[in-house]
Amino acid sequence: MYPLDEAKKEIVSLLNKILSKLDYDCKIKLEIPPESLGDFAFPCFSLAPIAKKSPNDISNEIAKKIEKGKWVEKIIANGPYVNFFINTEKLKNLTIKSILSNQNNYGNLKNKNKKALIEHTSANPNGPLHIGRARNPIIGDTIVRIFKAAGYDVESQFYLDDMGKQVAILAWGVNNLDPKDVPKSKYDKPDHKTVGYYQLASKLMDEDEKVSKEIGELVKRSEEGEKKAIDLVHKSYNPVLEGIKESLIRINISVDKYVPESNFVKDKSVDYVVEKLKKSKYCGKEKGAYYLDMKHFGIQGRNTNFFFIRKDGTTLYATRDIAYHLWKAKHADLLVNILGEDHKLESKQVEIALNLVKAKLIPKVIFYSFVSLPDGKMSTRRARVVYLDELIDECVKRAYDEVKKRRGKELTEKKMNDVAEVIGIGALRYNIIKVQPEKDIEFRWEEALNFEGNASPFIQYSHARACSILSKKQDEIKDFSTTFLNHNSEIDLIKKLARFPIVIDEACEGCKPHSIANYLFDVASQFNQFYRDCPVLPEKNIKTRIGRLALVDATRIVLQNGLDLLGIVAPEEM
RNA sequence: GGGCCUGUAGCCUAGCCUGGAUAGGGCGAUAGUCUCCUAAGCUAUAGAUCGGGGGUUCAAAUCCCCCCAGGUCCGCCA
Repeated sequence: MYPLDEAKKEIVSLLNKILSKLDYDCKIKLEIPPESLGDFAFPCFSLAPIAKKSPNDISNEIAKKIEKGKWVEKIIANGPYVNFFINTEKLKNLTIKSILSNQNNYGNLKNKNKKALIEHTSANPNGPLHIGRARNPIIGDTIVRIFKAAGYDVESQFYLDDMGKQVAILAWGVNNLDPKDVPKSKYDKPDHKTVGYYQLASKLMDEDEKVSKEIGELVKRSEEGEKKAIDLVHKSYNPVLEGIKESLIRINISVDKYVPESNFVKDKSVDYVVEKLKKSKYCGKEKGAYYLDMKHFGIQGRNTNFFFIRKDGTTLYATRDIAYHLWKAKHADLLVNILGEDHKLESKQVEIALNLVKAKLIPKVIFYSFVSLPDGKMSTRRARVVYLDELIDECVKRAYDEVKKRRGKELTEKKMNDVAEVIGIGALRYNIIKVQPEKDIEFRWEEALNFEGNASPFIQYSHARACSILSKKQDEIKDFSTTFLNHNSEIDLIKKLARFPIVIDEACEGCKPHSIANYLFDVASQFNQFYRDCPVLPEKNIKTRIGRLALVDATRIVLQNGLDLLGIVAPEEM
């Protein structure tokens, strides 16, 4: 257990003891008071009706009668609050020791012995990722990292839609179009080189009934599980998928498993789903097609019928998705999906169906809103998009300009390029993850490329600063003492570092990746204040100097571990 | 027509689930700050009817209802 957890646990137990002695029965919820009023606070409002006294009297009573403990040093009633001050010496000492001894593992919670299966990205492999879709892998990968740190055994999966219309359009295009008619792409990557076929084929499909019919037939053949058709589609989208993977790797994302939708047709598990659903009392039939009437489950709208089988007997995307979820449930203790908000209804329908077929697990879903361009929605089909690759390149280019401006005389060209890559990618991931997923974002270049203030380079810079100090030190950090760290900037910084494990726990519990970003910004900010107030290397008193070096090292570790949770590299210099 | 999500200073955003102590930050603006460990930093000032209106409560940005604006969905598409 981490030091701050111990302290918190002690306070709760002391409060429990006194509350039961006074015969006040209530749940204990501790708050964090505004600065300098204490480390934890217990509000007494809810006790007022029980005790039949004013909250102020109650807090006074508790403060007077409560015992102190190993951690709790001072207890003061402040209006309706009981404020607890924990032993700062103990917290300073144990926190720094914990960080320095745990190193890369500091912050990680104890193993939960549970497997979490996290599905993210799952984009149609019909073209390169664009920045709207890019929110998905970045949120997903960050969630993967947070769950790992929180003690889960994690597997990430990309559900590969290899049966739908989108990939069929692509396959038709690749196999029927003359390459001369397809516009050249800006990027020499397989996904960019292939997307033109999709765009042109989409256009022809709208204009030419014959094309539309041929594509329709291809869809039907693969949905019936015809191997030749599935292989043809597979061969067409595979280069696109390779291109997508390449982009993902560049932003430090790799997915453990790619699961093709066709698996569930091939192994007949989707037939099992169909049989089960047909037996449901909510099942209806219309012109040979089957549906579930969702109005019994609180679904409202013009049409509440959820079709799971067409009149020609083939299954639909959502039907196969149910089979996929049943399969996932067999292999995990917890399911998490990252989906765009346009999938909300489908996801709800799948959830209801999963309950009807008595699935063991129902996924927890994180929905994110869309990234739009100032002049409207993105669309691969209409080629009105900003591709992820373009954004990456812009970010790296911009980062390079900044590095050159600041360090051009000191660093080699190679070094500057490496640093620029790390900073550019970091800025991109941070910018997307710092906002809670449900807010819609309008993409503007100026904002995406802003490297100041609450942005990744600020945090990376703080880390580099810490590394720079450590690289110049003459002393060993062994046998440090934290008793010399008494400046407010030092104490506040240590208290912030002590919170890291709690921040991870809360980010995992609430599926709130953005809270990690906000926390890191706080740590970096606090470190910069320490840097201003407390010179490390020039400090003459050797014990103070070594204590500060230990604090710098501890900060470096927290920043590095935290950035790693966001999939951002912590550079040693920049 | 209905469902779900969002609305916090000129711009972006945290806090909302689990109501509590002066609503935190950042950008931009203005004014300072490098003979001193990287100034991508630090300090100060200005800037908020928490979309609007009701309600519940000792207490509402937070919970409930209505309204307004934006997003998204309501396919035998995915």
